[in-house]
Amino acid sequence: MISDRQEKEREIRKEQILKAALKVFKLQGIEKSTMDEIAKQADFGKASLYYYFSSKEEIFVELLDRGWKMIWESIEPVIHNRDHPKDTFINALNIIGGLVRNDSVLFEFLFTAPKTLSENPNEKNIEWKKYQSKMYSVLQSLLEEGIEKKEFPKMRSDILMRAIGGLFHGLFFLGNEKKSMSRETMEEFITTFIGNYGTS
Amino acid sequence: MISDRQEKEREIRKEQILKAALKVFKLQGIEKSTMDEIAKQADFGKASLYYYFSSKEEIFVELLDRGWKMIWESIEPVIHNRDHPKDTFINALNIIGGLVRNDSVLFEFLFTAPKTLSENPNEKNIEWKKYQSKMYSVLQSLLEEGIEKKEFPKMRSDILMRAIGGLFHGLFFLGNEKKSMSRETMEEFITTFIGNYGTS
DNA sequence: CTAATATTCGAATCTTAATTCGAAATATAA
DNA sequence: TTATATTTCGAATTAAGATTCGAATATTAG
Repeated sequence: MISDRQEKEREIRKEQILKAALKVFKLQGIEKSTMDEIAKQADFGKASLYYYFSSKEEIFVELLDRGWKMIWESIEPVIHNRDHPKDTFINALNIIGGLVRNDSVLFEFLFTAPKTLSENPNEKNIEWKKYQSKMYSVLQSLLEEGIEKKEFPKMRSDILMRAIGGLFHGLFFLGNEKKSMSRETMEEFITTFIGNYGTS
Repeated sequence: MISDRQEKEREIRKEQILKAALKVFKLQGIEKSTMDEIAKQADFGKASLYYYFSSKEEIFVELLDRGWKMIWESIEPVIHNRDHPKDTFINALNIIGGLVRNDSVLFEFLFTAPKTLSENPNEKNIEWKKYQSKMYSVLQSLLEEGIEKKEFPKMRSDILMRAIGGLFHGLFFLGNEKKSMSRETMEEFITTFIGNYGTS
């Protein structure tokens, strides 16, 4: 039987490994992240990683699960205000921006890894996808309502969604110098893009 | 000695291999593209690929070299008009958009692979980078001149560049349905983004 | 037609990295 | 303190895939 404290310590060690995996991801990119390197960064023997995770993939899937859950839970409280879709939309983006600023490596991973990983569509690959798709559909519905209310330019909402997604990604992750993107700058770009149609 | 025709046939076979590599890239992503699979797609024995290319990396670098060269040579003729930076800028984007529309797999590769490949900065990795950086600096200088002339919103040109880069990428490559992005739609989004400051 | 040259490819070999094994070390509980 | 359960890890093992070898086969030049 496993005591409460033991459980907690085990969790801490898992986090230690996840953190190391992320560090290696930052250094090498996901495909070149080896268990050897992760073990070294985590200060564990390579075999010990398998005591906590059943495979390398499971490590990265766990990062995705936790990360996308965090994103979802962060925006969930604010998305219910549907009176001013544009404000709500920008609020949500700002929240995500705050998270990114706080741990840009994690979020670059969260936004990048899916393309790489989901080529193997296992059953497990599903948890994080739920959060991801909930987020996208909420954001898109906000766009749609905003277009309806003339707070956004009249454009196809799916394409608008892609465009803003790309823009966001560009602001935070393109370029070499990773000087953190301030809330002000981000808002400036977003509102410049979508114009000043409604109140704001 | 190698005759002219032989040289030409050899080039054709190289292209056949490059084309196959791209097909595999589309199916599997660059990291999971194996020489076995490329050989199969190209209708060659695996060992034969090494008669034409010295390594797997060389195949992909060759794609990058040829691709970025093509991009550069396509925009080079139009970028010299500096009277109307905004028009020139949009012209250039439209040209690139046309290329993408014409072979979206190639261009997804060109815009995606650099991040994956340039972790190994070999000497050879350089050719395509020259064209890539020439392109970026031309575009950025157009932005700067445009800002100067109030044709673009007054924003930091490097960040503006990232934002537009992200936007472009989002329009063409994000999302599942790869219905081709029309010139009209693209222009609409770009100009909505950068506003209607000057003439256009 | 014949020798030289160019091309092809099946079958090794080599390398890297994931995963497993089995035995120690450590902690927990009685 | 001893038996049991948990944790750790060095040393195999396995697997996938890149690269090389060496022997055909095909083409070209004389």
